[in-house]
Amino acid sequence: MHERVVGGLRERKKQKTRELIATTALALFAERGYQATTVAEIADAAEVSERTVFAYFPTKEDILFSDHVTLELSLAETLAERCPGSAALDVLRDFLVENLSRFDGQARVRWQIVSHDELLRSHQRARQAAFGNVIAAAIAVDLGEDVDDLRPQLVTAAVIAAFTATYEHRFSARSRTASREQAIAVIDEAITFLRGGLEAIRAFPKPY
Amino acid sequence: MHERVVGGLRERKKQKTRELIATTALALFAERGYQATTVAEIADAAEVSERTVFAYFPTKEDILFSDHVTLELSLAETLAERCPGSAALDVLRDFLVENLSRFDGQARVRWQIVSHDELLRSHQRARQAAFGNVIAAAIAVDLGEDVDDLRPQLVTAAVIAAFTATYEHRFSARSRTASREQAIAVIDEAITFLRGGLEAIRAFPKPY
DNA sequence: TGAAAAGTTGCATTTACTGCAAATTCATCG
DNA sequence: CGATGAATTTGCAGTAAATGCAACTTTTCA
Repeated sequence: MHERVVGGLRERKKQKTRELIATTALALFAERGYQATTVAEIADAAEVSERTVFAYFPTKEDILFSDHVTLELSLAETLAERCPGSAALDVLRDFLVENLSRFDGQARVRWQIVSHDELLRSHQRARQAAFGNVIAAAIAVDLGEDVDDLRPQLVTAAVIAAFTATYEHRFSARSRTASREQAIAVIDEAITFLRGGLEAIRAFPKPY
Repeated sequence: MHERVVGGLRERKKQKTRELIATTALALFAERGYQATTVAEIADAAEVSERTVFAYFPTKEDILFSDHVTLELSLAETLAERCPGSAALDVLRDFLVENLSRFDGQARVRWQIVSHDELLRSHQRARQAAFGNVIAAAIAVDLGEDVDDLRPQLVTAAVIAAFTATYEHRFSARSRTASREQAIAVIDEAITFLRGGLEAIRAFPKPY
């Protein structure tokens, strides 16, 4: 059968190649900038063909944001698996705190790369928004509303903002000494903001 | 000097060409989809050279989002001109209400086009984020914080969400009968949410 | 009217990305 | 082991967006 559990040479090699391409690309991006690095150069440096790069990553941008996607899936799973009783906001808070470590290592390099390129900055926002849709769905269920309704959208947007601020706070030149506790404080403040906001509109008439 | 106030033949012609390209493109996008329409086809239909299209719009996407930029500038101006006493949130609320009419006409077509294309959807988000930065700056001043700090980011994100929800609400299949009053209600609910959230974190310690 | 400035166009080139078919590598079974 | 089949890698050709440049046309204004 084609589906050896794990550890077939093929699987391992594939994983290796994938990481090779990703880290090679990251290094080049960091060195000479995202725009200034062509896919051909990445392929050269990683010693694979250009075509192979596109076999692993649909677009150049996906090379950069590859594990962003991983995080997204991870959250989607967590939210899907939550027991119906627990509020999405709580699950979310815990998820963010538990995944703080993912903000380190390569993420820091990526942050540098992205922050140096205006276009990338905006595309990162778009990615975060995609990420946010995962949250919106869960929140919508909690509130018994449609995903596109105001409240889920508001909460989602705020969560993304919290994410962004956490990143920014952790990686900006301003706070080199950012600690785990401080990051948690940012997250908790965001969650508090959300609760406060939701409380304020709880009794709002809904004429639409 | 080269700077006739307005109405030189040159100016008028330029404006006309710009609009011609934009509306031609919009029609084609609506007809056969954004991706399926090439810049060459737009140029053909508008009876200009492909090169000219790029002389007016830096990218294909900018053809679609051109007046989004206008709105952005308009808000930036409004916020810049506000008397120092008035809170950014109030100015913002009024701006949104006053510009509701801009959500009609071509905007509706654009909304259709964008909503049919996943990539465009995400890029629109990115645009809205750019729009949001304008707001963040003003909010930051009000709060006496840095643009990248949590609170300005939260408020900004929420404002964008309100924007999006308003659009969605006005254009979605679900609410064909969307009225001006209902749109205002959405805006007001969002603003209330913001005030509530800000109130909740007012006394928050700021250990970062 | 005639030169300068602004606008338009064609042409060549780069780069991301796709389809396809050949070649290579790996897994498995006789 | 070695053949068979499947997955991977690659080369090649091609599309479409975007950019630079130089030639050409139109508008402006002294």
